[in-house]
Amino acid sequence: MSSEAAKSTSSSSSSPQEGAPPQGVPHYPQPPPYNGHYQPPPPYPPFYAYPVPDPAHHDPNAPNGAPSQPVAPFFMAVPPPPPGMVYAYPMPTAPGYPFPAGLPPPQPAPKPKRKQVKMACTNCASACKRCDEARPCERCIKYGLAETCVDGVRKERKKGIKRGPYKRKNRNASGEPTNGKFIEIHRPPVFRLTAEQATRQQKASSRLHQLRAIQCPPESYPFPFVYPPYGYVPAPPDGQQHPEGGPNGAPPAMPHPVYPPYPTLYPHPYGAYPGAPPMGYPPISGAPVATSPNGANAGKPDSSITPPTNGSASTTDAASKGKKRARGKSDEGARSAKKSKDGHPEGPTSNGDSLGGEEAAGKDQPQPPTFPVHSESGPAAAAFGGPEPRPLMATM
DNA sequence: CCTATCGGAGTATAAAGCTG
DNA sequence: AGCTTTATACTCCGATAGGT
Repeated sequence: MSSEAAKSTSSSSSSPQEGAPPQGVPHYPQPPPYNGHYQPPPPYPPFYAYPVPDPAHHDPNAPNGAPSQPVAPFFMAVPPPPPGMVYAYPMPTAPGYPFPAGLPPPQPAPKPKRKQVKMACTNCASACKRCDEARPCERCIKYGLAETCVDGVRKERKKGIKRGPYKRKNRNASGEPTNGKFIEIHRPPVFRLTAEQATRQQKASSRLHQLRAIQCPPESYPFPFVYPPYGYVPAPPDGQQHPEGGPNGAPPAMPHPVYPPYPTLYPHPYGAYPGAPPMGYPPISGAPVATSPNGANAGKPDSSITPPTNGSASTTDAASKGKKRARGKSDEGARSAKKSKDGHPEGPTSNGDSLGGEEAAGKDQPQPPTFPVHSESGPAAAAFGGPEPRPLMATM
């Protein structure tokens, strides 16, 4: 029945319309165009972690994780990495850009987690359909089964099942589980601006901030990431330095049209435009000399660095779609017998899946390149005495 | 096109194991 | 004791057969 199907579909795939970047999905910032001379950078390289000026300013109870302070800098909620760790978030490519060699492409935004009722009614359970907490449930009402809409009886869990020794997951100092690699994955909250904040930002012409405020990588993104420090962008090619910012915070000319493929991070004068660096950050003064590999990254198209719109379905989806169903005959007996997973030949799937996923992520990825970086990683990091950043190495 | 059916992925959570 | 890990029990997505 279509209405039912539609309902369940909408409940599960609450994804936004095509085209417009959905909320909470990455929307990558670019420096504003300048006099027609500025070429947008290529996909961002992995970024260094940087110190967190004031994590206390993040109010976890604020709606959508919005900062409780007015226009608190977006990065305030990013936790500092453990010593020796590096956050990195290789950005997705713009159309026409190859993703940096060796790095897997970004994953599509994940589906929202499915929410289950505690107990489905007998009718819904037997139909394998979504139920709700009400009795009679919506579906039973719709199908005229209200009288028979009752909770089923939950089987008691088996006791006394012995298990092998547990495999402890690695944990870092903060107690958060790691994935067994030496790069941590942290996902800062998605900030959405309040109207007031947005207005304030618009007035300040802080486009960069606006964009950053909603950027966030997909949940399933295979890389750890961190937002770049305020004002940091990929470095220009060899021998080309960003000039100091223009007078009164005006953006400087950008002399080079092409960026290297794996540029260093570089304090960019745009970062200080039009206002001062955010709370806690020292002023950005001048640009260190960038080192970079050859500037082979032909300046690719345009400014449209878009969120990852990897159209392909998730692997699990694909797998599930691919499965061929052997239709059973409609038969009540068969129905009740179908779900006995006791005696499942290969053991529970859920467990195997999760372990396999972690393992696979570690072993089967191509080796990403290393990224040239500034040893200081910029004035901001130095000023905060943050952990010495390290280049993203091939251990993902 | 609509509905019923149902395999199996995904989720919730109880129980076992571990650790301070 | 409290936390973590594992595995069971269950929900319900989504593909598809069959009916109208």
